[in-house]
Order: sequence, then C-alpha cells, then structure tokens
Amino acid sequence: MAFDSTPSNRCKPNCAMCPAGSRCFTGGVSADQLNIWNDAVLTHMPVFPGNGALFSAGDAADNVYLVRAGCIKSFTVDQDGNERIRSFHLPGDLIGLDALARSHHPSSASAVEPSQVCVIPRDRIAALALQSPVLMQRLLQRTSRELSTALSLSGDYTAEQRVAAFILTMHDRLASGNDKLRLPMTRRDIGNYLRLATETVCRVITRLEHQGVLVSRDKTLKIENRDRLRELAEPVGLVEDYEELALAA
Amino acid sequence: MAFDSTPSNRCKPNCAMCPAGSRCFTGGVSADQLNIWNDAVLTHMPVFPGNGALFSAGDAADNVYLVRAGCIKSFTVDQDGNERIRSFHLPGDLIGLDALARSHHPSSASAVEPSQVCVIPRDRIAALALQSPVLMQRLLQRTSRELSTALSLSGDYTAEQRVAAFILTMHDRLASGNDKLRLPMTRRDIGNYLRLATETVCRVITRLEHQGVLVSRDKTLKIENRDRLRELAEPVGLVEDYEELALAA
DNA sequence: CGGTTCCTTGAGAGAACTCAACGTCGGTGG
DNA sequence: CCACCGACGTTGAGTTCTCTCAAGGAACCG
Repeated sequence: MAFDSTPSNRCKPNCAMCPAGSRCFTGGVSADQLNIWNDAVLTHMPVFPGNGALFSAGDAADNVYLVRAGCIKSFTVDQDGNERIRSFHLPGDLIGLDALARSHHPSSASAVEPSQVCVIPRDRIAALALQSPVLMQRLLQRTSRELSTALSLSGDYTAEQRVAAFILTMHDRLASGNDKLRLPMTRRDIGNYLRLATETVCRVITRLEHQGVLVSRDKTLKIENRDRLRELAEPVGLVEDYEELALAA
Repeated sequence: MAFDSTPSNRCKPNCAMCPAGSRCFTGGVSADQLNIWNDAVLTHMPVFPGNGALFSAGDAADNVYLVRAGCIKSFTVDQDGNERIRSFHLPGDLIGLDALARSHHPSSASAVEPSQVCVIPRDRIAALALQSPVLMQRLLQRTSRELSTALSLSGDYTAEQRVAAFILTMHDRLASGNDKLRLPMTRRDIGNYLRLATETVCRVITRLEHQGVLVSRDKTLKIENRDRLRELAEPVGLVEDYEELALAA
C-alpha cells in the first residue's frame, strides 16, 4: 500500500491524547524531548487488516512506524509463499527497528486488527543522534530489548514452553491490569510466530485448560495459575529486567 | 571469571594494530571519532576456552566487549543445566548488545577458541550519546543488524536450510577471501545454536558432501557449490543489504 | 600410550506436523 | 428470515523429521 503523504491527509499526532499512553517509546521523557519527537513524527494514519501491507519486504526503508493502537505483525514471505511472522507490534512499539542498518525493509508489515500508527521519516530518526541524545538512547534501548527477546525466542523449546511464554509476554505487554487478556491475532498467526502448527497451539491451550492453568474463550484468555505458566516458560528466559539507562552527562 | 582491572593488568589497545581490522565496529570512522572510541575502551584482554566465562547471566552489565580475535559464544543455561547458544561473536563484533536496556546480562559469554576482547565500560557507551553521534549511530546499526539476524534465524526451517544458512553466514563473516572456511566451534555448538542435535548437523554436512555441495575436513569446509547453498538457505532470508547510514547534519 | 573430547554413522523413539473432518461464528444475499 | 459461504477453532489419526540412545573411529593431550 502506497502511503499517501499529501498534506490534506496529514494529521499531526497529539501525544497527550495518544491511546498508547505511557507504554509509548516516549513514555516518561521531558516536555522538550517530547517536542523534538513530535517534530520528527510526520503524521499518523489508520491501518486495516486485509487492506494491503503497511510496507513490504524490499521496500525502501524510508520510515519507521510507532503503533498507537491495535496490533501490527511483521513477517517475511518465502519463494513458496510461506508467511513467517517475525514479531507482533503492540501499542507503544516501534516497527522497523530491524531496518535501521538497511536501505530496504527485510520484512513486511500489516495489521492484525484495525490499528493506528505514527509515521516517522528515517532521516529524522537519524537526525535525533544530533538533536536528542536521550531519544537516541531510547531508540538503542528499544532495539536492544527486541534483540534480547528475539534471541530468547530463537531457542529450542517444546510447544508448551513456547505457548506459555507467549501468553505471559502478551499479558505483560497488553497490560490489562487483571488476569484476562485478549489476543488480537488468530491461532494460525500465533502458531506461525511460535513455529508451531495451528493445531498444536489449539492442543496446548486445551491441555493447559484441562490442567486448570487458564480458561480460554475465543480470543480471550483468563490466567488461573500464573505460577505454573511461569514455571513452564522458565527455560525460554524472557526476563523482564529493563532499566531506564541514565544518560551520563 | 572476575575481570582484573588493576592498572598493572591494563593494556590500551592500538586500533591500528588490531587483528580485527576493518571488520571492527569502528571500521571507516574518522581519526577523531576513533580517538573518542579509543578513550572509551578501558583495556583489552585474552579469553580462553574452559577458563570460565567472560561474564555470566545475571552479572551486572557493567561492560560491553568487542572481539579483537577468536570467537566468543553467548549462551544461557536453564535450570536443568541445558546450554543454549544465542550468538557467536567474531572479530569486530560487539558482545552485550542485548544488555543495553538491562542492568544485568541476560546471557553468559565464553571463548570458543583462544580469543581477545576489548573492554568498554557501559557508562562510557552511554556517554557516547553526547560525545559522538556518529559512534552512537554505529552502535544502533550494529544492534539493529543483530536484531535482523536473530529474527531471521528464529523462524521454522529444516535442518538443511539452517545448516546451509549458517555456513554461508560464517563464510561471509569470516571473510577468508576464498571458498574455504574454518569453523572455530564444535559440531555440538553449531547444533546447539541452530536448534539441532549434534548428529543431525553431522548428517546434514555428510549429505551436502555427497551432493557435491561442499567438502568437509575436520573444522574446515570448502564450498563447491555456493549457488546450491544459497538456494537451500533462501527461506531463512539472511539478506546482507547493510548500508552505512549517513548522519544527517 | 590411556583418557578425553569430538566426529560420524546406525537404529529406534517421540514430538510435532499433515491430512481430514466437524462445529462455530459472522457476513452476505436470495 | 434463513440458507449459504468462508474463516477460524478444535479434535482425531497417521506420518515424518529430528532426537535420543548406542557405538566405533579419529584427533588431541597430558
């Protein structure tokens, strides 16, 4: 999908009104830093499932995107047409961090559910190095976090370990505040992401339900035994030990 | 292994004499930027296999390391003692990019063969944001590259696809200049990294040898049919489309 | 030279996959 | 209003790729 950046279609975001709230990449920065970021953001726009991709693998990596609402998946498609989901991006997440050292996107991105994204031209991202060391550090930290997560998940685990880790991570990232979570993506997408067949994801969830670990109803899960999930997911090692790295002045 | 940073043991590196050469993180930067980097580097030191880890998972992430020579693996160990290799670091690579948003290392690191590393205190890395936008961008780009690689490899592929992609990548990274490459790590380590049993790695290499794709002799491989390897590795999608991102002034 | 580690090959086992069928849900149109 | 359709979720049966177990040979080291 070609991104229409004609002035009439532009809409500057107002971070104060953003549905992503404090989960945003900019969460907690000072007002003047937020202004720098706001200047870097070109516009925001809706993205819908089935309406074509936000961008496709091989496209020039001209922009970085920031999820305001919804869920975006990034994926590759091999020569046989097999889709391989690399990440799910939730509100506050940046899309395209894997392209910061490339001229072209290594993966495609499209909406999993109706979503909204901010658009940040990459030359403005590059300019942040000079304008805002704080935001540059944030960017580096986000990329490092994604790297850490990707390395954790790239290990060899059983279907149960994978699914348990996925549910815990999603619950954490979606931050519902209670023990329920609504998975925006299909079982097929979950399986694809976790390197499991759709049926295997179903079977594991059913098994966990029989064990009283959770209750599944359509796309909504209720976690009944979080400790057991943690126990299962332990080998994956998705520790959440993030710090806000202080900028040495 | 506790890192001995007593003055008597310190040895400032001389980038001009570095065996990593242009593959280094600093490759191609201007003389004054190189000086800033040199000031950030605390010392360099040897690391040997079987002599304990360079650092262990859970250690305070006080330093980042840069491989001068040899090969370092980073890995986790789960509760049952299973080692899971996350990355191999070759000359010029930074170690600890997955800890830039953490206070503690998520993984351990130890030498695969006799190696040398430069030690860079993390507070000096943080200070680069203010001192050297260029180096900060480099750091971001390296992290982004590692992210891209990790995401590629985290997909679901056959043993053959995995091994083919691994051989091609190592050949590329080791930059021998001919069609031969010496793998510094054991079959066991390769298998662990690729989520394959040692035996499976052996069998795949044997199969590729029978097909005339390569010749294997101990740790040395000779690539006979690079196109076939590329064909096999295609789904993994390890495109090497890196650019040197120009710093918008 | 023993001892150890690594590499290689074979045979059987198992976890996840594929294929297939069925129920549910939501949208569409006769 | 309801039959029809497609997408999704779930469950069962059989298959397959890789793993585990086992063992022999090669290389390295004290």
